[in-house]
Amino acid sequence: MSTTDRNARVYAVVRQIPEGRVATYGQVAAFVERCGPRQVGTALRAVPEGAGVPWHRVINAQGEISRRGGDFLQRAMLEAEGVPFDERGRIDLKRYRWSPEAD
DNA sequence: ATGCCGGCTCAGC
DNA sequence: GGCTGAGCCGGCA
Repeated sequence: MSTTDRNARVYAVVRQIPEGRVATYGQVAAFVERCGPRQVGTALRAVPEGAGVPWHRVINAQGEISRRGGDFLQRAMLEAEGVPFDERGRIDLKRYRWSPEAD
């Protein structure tokens, strides 16, 4: 499988995340064969803008934003969608984590 | 081919 | 609940 294919799959999964919901790297990775959490990260790093991929809805298993810099943007976008952060800058995964089943 | 570095995660303390 | 260490799968020099 080429990297482009894998990326495409990752994007396809991420696109399923509805507004106001989030998913973890591991969760997304579980949907893509031969793909670990970090691969999701590297894939998202290369998301083409305007591709309609809500990359900002992907966060780490602790409900925090992993991105190195520019986490401001990600946080702002999530808050704009109605995903609140606590004092520690974390999201309540219990409530906002997206599950494919429930959708 | 090798080795090091990730937008991580999970098991143990 | 937080910190640590090891595992993980690919990307890139």
